[in-house]
Amino acid sequence: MPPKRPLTLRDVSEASGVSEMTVSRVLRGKGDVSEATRIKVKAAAKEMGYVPNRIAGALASSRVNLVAVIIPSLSNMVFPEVLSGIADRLSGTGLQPVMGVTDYAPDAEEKVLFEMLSWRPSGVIIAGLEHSDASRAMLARAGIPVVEIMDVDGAAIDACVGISHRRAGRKMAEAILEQGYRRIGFLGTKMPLDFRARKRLEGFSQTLAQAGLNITDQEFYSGGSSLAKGREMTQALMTRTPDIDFLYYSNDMIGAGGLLHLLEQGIDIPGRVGLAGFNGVELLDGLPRKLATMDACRYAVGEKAAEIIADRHVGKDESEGLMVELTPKLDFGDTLLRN
Amino acid sequence: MPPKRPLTLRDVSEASGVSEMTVSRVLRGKGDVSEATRIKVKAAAKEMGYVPNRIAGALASSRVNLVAVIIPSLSNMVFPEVLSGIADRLSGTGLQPVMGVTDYAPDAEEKVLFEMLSWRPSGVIIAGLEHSDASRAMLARAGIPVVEIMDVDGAAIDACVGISHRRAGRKMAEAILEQGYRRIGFLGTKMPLDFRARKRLEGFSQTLAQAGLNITDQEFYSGGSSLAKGREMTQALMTRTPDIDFLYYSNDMIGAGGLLHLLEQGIDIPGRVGLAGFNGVELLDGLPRKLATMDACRYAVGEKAAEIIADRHVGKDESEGLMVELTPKLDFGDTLLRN
DNA sequence: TTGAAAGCGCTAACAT
DNA sequence: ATGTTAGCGCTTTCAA
Repeated sequence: MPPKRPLTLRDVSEASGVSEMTVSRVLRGKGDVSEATRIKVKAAAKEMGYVPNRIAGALASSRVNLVAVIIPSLSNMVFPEVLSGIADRLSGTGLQPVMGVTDYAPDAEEKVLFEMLSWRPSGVIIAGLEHSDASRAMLARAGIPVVEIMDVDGAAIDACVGISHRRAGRKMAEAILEQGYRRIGFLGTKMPLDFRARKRLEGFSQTLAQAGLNITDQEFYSGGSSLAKGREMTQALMTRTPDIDFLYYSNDMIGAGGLLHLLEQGIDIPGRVGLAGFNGVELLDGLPRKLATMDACRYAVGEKAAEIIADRHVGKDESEGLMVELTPKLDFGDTLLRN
Repeated sequence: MPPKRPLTLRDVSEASGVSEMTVSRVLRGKGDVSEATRIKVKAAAKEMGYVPNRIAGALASSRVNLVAVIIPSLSNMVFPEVLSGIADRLSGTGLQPVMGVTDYAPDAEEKVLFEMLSWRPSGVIIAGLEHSDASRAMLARAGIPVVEIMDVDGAAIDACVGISHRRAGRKMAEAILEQGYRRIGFLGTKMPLDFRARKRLEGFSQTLAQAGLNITDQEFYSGGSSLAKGREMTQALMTRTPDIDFLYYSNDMIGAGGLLHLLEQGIDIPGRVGLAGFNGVELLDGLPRKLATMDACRYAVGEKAAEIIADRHVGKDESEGLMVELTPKLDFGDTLLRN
């Protein structure tokens, strides 16, 4: 038994009696090769179980079919959907997504980014517009397409696809005010680095302010968002400020928890208290009431971002500096419209 | 302005007046380098924004710090947690997880695996024990540690970490029978390729059979699991077979949907109908009743698998062929114990 | 249609 | 402590 060493092109070449170069051409499907040799080589490669060494290939050709995707979290329901959009759009282009997770920590982002760039990917898709100076510098210098996703409120390095969270917050506030709610509470997770949640809250508060209102009470929690958290927060807030008439949650999961809690208390929804969340998490359809929400166009964002990278990869560079703002749809569900 | 080309070691060497080799040593922190040169080189590299080319490094050293992680799905709540376990355990080892998703399709698995192996990773963590012959061959030939995770019921290629789903199914059946339930329904997603769900069902049925019982009725659905699906399936099954006294769901999400549906119908749980799911999804704590469930030790599985890879990477190879069976904990919640 | 030579950017191994 | 040389496994380029 030969030493356990990965097979090389040379091994295939020897086994098939065809030069390395021609073997390479066959396996990449490039260049003219006679049908006879093609078949011979393919058979040999398959038979031996040859797996090409992309490291060598990439070094020689300075072409890497990897797209770096950098997101803050997986536990959050939102990013897996973005990833699906990316993966679907990339499939068939020869590009492959490679994922890095930052946990909303800028220094982790910097490290992950450095790691990924060191593999010389063909493009970067990265969540958010807020990055450390070092990260921005790395991205700007990398000489590859960079698409910042999920947010358009700010300055992008290159291209950018997402929704305006400020606008989303405003839109929700308008809908709430229009329904006559006036004593409005906000419940969010305590994530100083979740800039998108913050921007939503900003837009929201701003619109209230224009109507001469403030957020009546608010509640913040740390850790991942779950139903139980939503319950606790809601209970705390309602106990402290019983005359609240609307609760705006920074995501659907805690909103759902709040909904369950209030229903248990026998509180009339949306008569006595209206509710809204954010994200359009389909998983949660099927609650006793459908929670009002606004979807962040997650799948579409992923698709569009991947498209920009794919286009540039084949030389269409009209997307340089492109900004794509998608429009989130407000879903009134059963918890917002009083009529 | 110089042409936009990534910087090389040579650029740093020239800028700092230190030989390429020494620059390389400094940046990798290997070998003896005087404090003075070290500082000089680091400053130059940082100043220029040098990002090393791992492709070249990996080719030269035949060392790649990547660990391929291959999972069937992200939308499923279970895998993100496995990934966390892997990422946490790997952090600090210099190894980096790279993820591939197969959507439960064996041919997609084969393709993803081939892609990943072509980057010559230091190890592979792959979900499940069932793979195509080609996939098994690739893994066996790769000459790197392979850890199959999430399941121990079957033959592993190398190491293996997970729970026995058959045993999990049996254990749940025993608990249900012990509570006196006799007319038992099963609700699952129609995933012929979700072998783990199938094994749970097998174990479950087997234990019922030993007690002289069969599954009274069952219902399958396709697509991702959501609350709404759980509701529909439950309604369908209860309408068809009203005298069911227990419902066993193949995952917590559809179980939660069923729970909500039954509560709305005013059905006494667990007096009239008992319920149980699978997975121990924490996210769902906070439902009106806590669903009985059995956790799949997701985080621990990820951690242990990563540990095996990390150990072997530094030469500890006592784990070759190791099988680690974790024991899932049965959580009775509020929907199983009649007392 | 096929082959030979050179080299991608880095690191191992050996000088010094 | 630092430098020199060779070469990792492929692809590019050019020649046949």
